[in-house]
Amino acid sequence: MPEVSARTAPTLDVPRLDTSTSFAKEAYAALKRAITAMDIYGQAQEIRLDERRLSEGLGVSRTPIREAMTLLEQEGFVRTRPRRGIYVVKKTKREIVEIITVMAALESMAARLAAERASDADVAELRRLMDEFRCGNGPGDNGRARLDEYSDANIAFHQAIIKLSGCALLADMTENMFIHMRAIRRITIHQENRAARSITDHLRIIEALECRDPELAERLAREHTLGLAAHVEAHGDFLDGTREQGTET
Amino acid sequence: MPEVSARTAPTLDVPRLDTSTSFAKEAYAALKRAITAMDIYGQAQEIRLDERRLSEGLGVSRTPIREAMTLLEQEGFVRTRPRRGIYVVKKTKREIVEIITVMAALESMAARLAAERASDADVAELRRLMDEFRCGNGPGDNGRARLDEYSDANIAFHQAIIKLSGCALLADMTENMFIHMRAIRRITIHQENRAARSITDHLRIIEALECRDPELAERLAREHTLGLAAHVEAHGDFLDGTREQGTET
DNA sequence: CCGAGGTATATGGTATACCAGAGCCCTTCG
DNA sequence: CGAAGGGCTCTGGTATACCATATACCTCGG
Repeated sequence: MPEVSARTAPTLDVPRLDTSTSFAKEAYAALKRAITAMDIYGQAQEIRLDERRLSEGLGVSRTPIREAMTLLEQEGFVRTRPRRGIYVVKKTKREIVEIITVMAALESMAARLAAERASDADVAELRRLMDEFRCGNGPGDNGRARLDEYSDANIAFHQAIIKLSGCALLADMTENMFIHMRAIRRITIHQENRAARSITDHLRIIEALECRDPELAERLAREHTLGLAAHVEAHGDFLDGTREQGTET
Repeated sequence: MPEVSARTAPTLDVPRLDTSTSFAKEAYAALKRAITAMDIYGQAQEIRLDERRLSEGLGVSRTPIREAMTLLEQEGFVRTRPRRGIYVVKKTKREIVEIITVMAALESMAARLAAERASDADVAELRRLMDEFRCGNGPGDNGRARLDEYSDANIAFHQAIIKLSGCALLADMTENMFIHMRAIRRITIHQENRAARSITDHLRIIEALECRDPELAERLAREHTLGLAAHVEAHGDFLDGTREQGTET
């Protein structure tokens, strides 16, 4: 009989425990998800959070909640008023315009780098995604759901360019910006011709990537996004609506 | 006798208390200052921090220290290993090159906005600062102190452009990047001709601002900073030196 | 009725005790 | 001698008690 290797001994089949996390990290992720899922721009009242209630809701003590809130405050999602509560932040029009302006800078650099570095397969995948959306699911057919879908696809396109840049820092820095830009979904509802123009812009950017022309890709990406900034500047006054007493959760 | 107004009654002349702060915020500021003042790139060993010692040193409990560390970790200044300690982060060459690349994007947008928006007085002040440094204190005369001075002036120039953009978000986002870029001071020691070229670039950027040419200002700023990225790519291998057991504070 | 003062409550900020686990050192066994 | 196991120490992670203060409400006096 050959020897029995210890390696073949029967063992319990258990997955590795996730030791990379902590309550604070998990609270951060959960709270961020919950906060950014709120339709804060669709209601006049400021939403108010409270550590003790969140603590009860999440089933952990206040300590990890506080750590999570420290981060979320730095990222601009909430602001803390001592002894009064924690409020979910609505970005003003000026702030959103600034975010888009900064996005224009970062995306244009991403497009430049993508034109230099992206693999042919990656660029082809981007082209495929674009064609798929353009042929089968035009925006403005009907209803709100369609435009939400368009908006998601739009963000996905921008995120894909960032990814193609191969620059991790660009991805890190833009992640929260994309989230903050949920504020302007309301604008796109009323501007269906913007979607058609947007698709045209996207296609031209893809062509610049395919041609491996960094300067052109960069310029097109910047102009595309600066156009959005100008649009919000012109139509985004609803963002600066009255701020009233908050709703408590 | 005219009535005595309550407004003129004698009162104690006391300054307002600063209620905008907290131990956590003060610890954050103090720790950030201390950490970024360390010459981490000049020594092989990783520096290790410890909450309890910092708590004793700053004279507050661990709680605000932990909150401060949460932020400093997110900003890339430290990393926490559970039950092992908190280590001051050295950026790798790749990370520094990415930071500079992103800086190129942001500064070029800032230069664009500055050319459109900055007042004549602001642009003249920038010109004055540049002339002052160029005429009286040329770099490379002698010693380390001179180049540090140059490096500070270089950063000040870049920061001034960001400020002239009038975009608060650009200033926020670049603040920590400037700090992280202390890593490359060592490179400039050996490259005195880079300083001369840098001054030439700065002057041309100023001229573009004076001419109110956003596209030119933007392009010059981008090329200037991308040139630095390329330089670090070529000469920054020391950044990826061996990482050894940390020194404990 | 109005204004001032006092009290109670609620909430973020902080201190401290306790927990979990990683690493190191020492002891024991083969 | 080398390997394994146990115990101890140290450190970040967490829970909880306490603190400080802002606000709301009530009472009293003018």
